Amino acid sequence: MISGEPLQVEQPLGRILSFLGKGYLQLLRAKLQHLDIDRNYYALVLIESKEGAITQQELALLLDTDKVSVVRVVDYLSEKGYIMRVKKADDRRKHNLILTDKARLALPEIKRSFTEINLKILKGLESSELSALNHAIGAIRSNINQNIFIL
Amino acid sequence: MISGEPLQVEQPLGRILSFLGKGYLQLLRAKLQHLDIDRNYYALVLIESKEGAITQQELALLLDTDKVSVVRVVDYLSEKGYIMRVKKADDRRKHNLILTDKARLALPEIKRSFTEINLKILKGLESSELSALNHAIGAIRSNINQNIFIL
DNA sequence: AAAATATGGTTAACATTGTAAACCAATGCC
DNA sequence: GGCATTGGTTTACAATGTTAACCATATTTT
Repeated sequence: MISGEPLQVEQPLGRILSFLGKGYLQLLRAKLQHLDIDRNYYALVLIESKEGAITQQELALLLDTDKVSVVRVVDYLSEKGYIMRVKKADDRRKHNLILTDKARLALPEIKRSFTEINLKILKGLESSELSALNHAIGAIRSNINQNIFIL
Repeated sequence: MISGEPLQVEQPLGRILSFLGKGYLQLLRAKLQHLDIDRNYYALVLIESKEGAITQQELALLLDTDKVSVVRVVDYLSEKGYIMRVKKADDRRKHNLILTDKARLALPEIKRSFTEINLKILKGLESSELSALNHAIGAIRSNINQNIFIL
């Protein structure tokens, strides 16, 4: 839950970020609650962006996760009728993930929701602040990656 | 895992934020891995900041969570010998959470780690960008809260 | 070509986390 | 005393991350 409590000064930055991320997801789910899926929206967008020419491994890479988690995502989305697994002819170990009509119908709204919520939660920020935020996010990303590599 | 993959353009902001939050936590755990706890550091800091005069409900409020989750946190930290539950004299339903010596010994390093990692992941950002980031975080927080209230 | 190895995907197991419901003990209210 | 409320606990279930073992298919080695 997102409460009204002011954040403490010494709050570790990681908590704040996760917290915001969670709030975002809540908004997204609320906006898309009439769909019969309540997660993995982004996976659909990624599949669409590759036009059915994506395997589960590739999806794992794009989602920054591993193949086991992707199995769950793909199971979920295909149970719900949004995608189908199709064995590839050239390598029958691989599965191409292809979108159903149901998914194609829902996707425009899903993508629109991303944009809308982005706008909504960034409301009131000036463009200079937006670009600073963008830059900060990139810097934090690269700092984290660097430090994690070091172990 | 934090990979080197560049983020997609249309990546929903929520994913990015959660992602950064996760990376932060990884760094924190790595830095504090010699402790025999690998989570709930922030709860300790909060308890310290209230000097043992905090009940589980109050802690739940500060952690933005519910009392069930707090039971788990408190169970964990007391199993590991960092805190103790003490029934309050004035209301024997309430438990005061008090820090053990072990916790007091570890806390300076924990707090130092928060600061160090904050610095580390914000490295390279100018002070104007930092304040923009701060402002942006506040704005996003309030935008999210507002929109979640609306439902 | 047979054997060994690697890869894509699946399954199973386990820990953590969030959430809801039912419950107990202590308190406050009438 | 009877009743409702509050602080905390327990149980249960779903979602998520992680690891290891496994199967089928491909690739490499000899």
